[in-house]
Amino acid sequence: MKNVLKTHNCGELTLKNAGDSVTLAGWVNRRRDHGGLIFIDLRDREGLTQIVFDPERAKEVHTLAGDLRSEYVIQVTGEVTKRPEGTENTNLPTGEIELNVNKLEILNTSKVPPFYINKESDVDEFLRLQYRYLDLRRPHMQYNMILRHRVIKFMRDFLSDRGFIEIETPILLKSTPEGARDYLVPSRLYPGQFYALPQSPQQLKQLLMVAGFEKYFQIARCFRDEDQRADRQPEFTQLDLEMSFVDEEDILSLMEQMFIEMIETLTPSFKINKPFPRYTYKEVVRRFGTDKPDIRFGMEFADFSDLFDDTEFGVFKSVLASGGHIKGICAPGSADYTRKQQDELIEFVKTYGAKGLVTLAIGETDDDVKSRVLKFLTAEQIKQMITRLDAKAGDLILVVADSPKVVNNALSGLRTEMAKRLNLTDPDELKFCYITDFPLFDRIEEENRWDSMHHPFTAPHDEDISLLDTDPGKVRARHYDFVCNGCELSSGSIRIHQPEMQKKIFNLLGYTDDQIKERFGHLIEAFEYGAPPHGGIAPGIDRFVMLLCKEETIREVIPFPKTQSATDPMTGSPSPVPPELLHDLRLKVEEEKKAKE
RNA sequence: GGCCCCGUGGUGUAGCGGCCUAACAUGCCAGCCUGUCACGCUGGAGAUCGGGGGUUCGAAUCCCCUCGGGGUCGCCA
Repeated sequence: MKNVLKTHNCGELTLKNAGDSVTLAGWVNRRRDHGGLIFIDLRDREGLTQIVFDPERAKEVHTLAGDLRSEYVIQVTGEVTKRPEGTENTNLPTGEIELNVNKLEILNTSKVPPFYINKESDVDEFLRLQYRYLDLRRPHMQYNMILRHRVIKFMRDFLSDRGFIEIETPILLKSTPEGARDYLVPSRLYPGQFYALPQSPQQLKQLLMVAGFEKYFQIARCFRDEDQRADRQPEFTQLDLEMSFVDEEDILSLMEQMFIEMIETLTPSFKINKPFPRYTYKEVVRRFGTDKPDIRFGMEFADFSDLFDDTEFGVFKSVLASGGHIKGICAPGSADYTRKQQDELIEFVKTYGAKGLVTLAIGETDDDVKSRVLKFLTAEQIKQMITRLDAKAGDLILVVADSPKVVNNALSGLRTEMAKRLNLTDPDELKFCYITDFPLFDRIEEENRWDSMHHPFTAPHDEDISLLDTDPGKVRARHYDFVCNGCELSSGSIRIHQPEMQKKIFNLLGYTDDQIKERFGHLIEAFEYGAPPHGGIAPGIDRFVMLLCKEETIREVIPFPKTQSATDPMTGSPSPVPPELLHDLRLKVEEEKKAKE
């Protein structure tokens, strides 16, 4: 960054530059005014350099430097000198030298910042977002943003080198009722009609395959009007990509190679598991109760349902009678959990809809087991549970009995919770896995219909096609997920490329021919013009960068994120608009009805 | 929509019915200081405790409502 106002960066001067006359520009990070000498740590994007104002060297400059305060923007010219013996600062890359200033220009002053920029500290997140431009000035956030840049650049280079073309797709699209709630944009030219912001460029990238681009990618902004989470924002960024003439293997191995190379290049301190293991959906749900398991630790599920066929324990009995399951995990070394701690765990599983939690504290012998429901359990049942979980003395067995869905949700939540409490995860480790063979359909029992588990463009496995007519619930999709440390990083699939199959799927999902034509006519028609077989994937960039930055939320890697209630404290969005604007759009805002009166 | 946590000088925290005329750290202001690097020393200013209502002789502290932030369940094809 050599330019007119600065000859060097604050992070780059070393002993080699001693004797040079240089000009630096940046922010006052800290000042140490000794009355005589004044030391300033000057900060720019690249680092810190200590600059010295010596009254004997330049009296007037020294006087002017007395006015400097935190975050003033200054330009200084002076001589790089080796620091006097014993005053080097080994904590700074530039700590062997300092700049003796001959000339000082105050480029701008600064109000006292509302929070510290020159030291790491927890600050109220609302305040940070309100002054995001100052928050982003902190080295920590600069690191995150720069790493994000490097990740995206790596992806672009990697894919470009392999024949991918970056193509932009529209932000103003057609709204479709499936999936997440759309963000809508009213049309001025067609009052009463709306565009929708893309939830993902799914259909467009498929059309680009029909168009013959063969390998496409895009750093794509996606929008979903749903409630926020630590890893969910109203708008987020995906590496959207699609390839023609490929099967699962092409895509999975390409992604595996890209992520491994990227991590080894950009953040080599991470330990990663390679090759990435692949699990079927069925296997992973059986072992971990979730399709996005954290495989950095064990604590796998064991099924106890068969042990309690003849049980007199009312809770288990009624669960089994209604088709439920009884499963458990083993929390190592947690047998000493107090009643209060166990009650916390019970409250925890209740948030997942479980009615309760059975705990068994394992003592030194098989007879030495403590449980509140001990009298309902036979010695054989206990022995089996211990064996199946390979529980050791001092362990705590946690059992949930409920519908299969609740058992899996509650127990996998509990598994993650216990791993956190027991510190079972290594922050320097990234453990990836692929999940394959998802079911194509989800049953919506209440509405007596099938729904796409992923989206309706996912191809079924060839050998399962006959099941479409007989047993749709058994059809496996050519769909795959990419999971890291329990975080779903991306989803992808081999798509349907034949119009008949696509229509068949839509019909199975309950669409009438008219609805298909109205909503997806363009896609079906495109498939009639020589659509190649194709498939793709779309890794979430925010979540991936979050993992690389070891952050807990994606807000830390998004420059200007929204709050949990989807507002921006800095600009004050969303906001009302002038009536004229609404009038142009022929929009009327209905007054919110007061709840009480 | 439900549940949980949080809201005290600029910032981060302590205080959790009277000892609070609200404490500590840091920041800020002023003075002193020529080798500091979280510089040091001395002095000073600065919050009525998110907002409203209530209980009480007395409320930062207890209760209710409300606003804001965060986490999470539902939701997110």
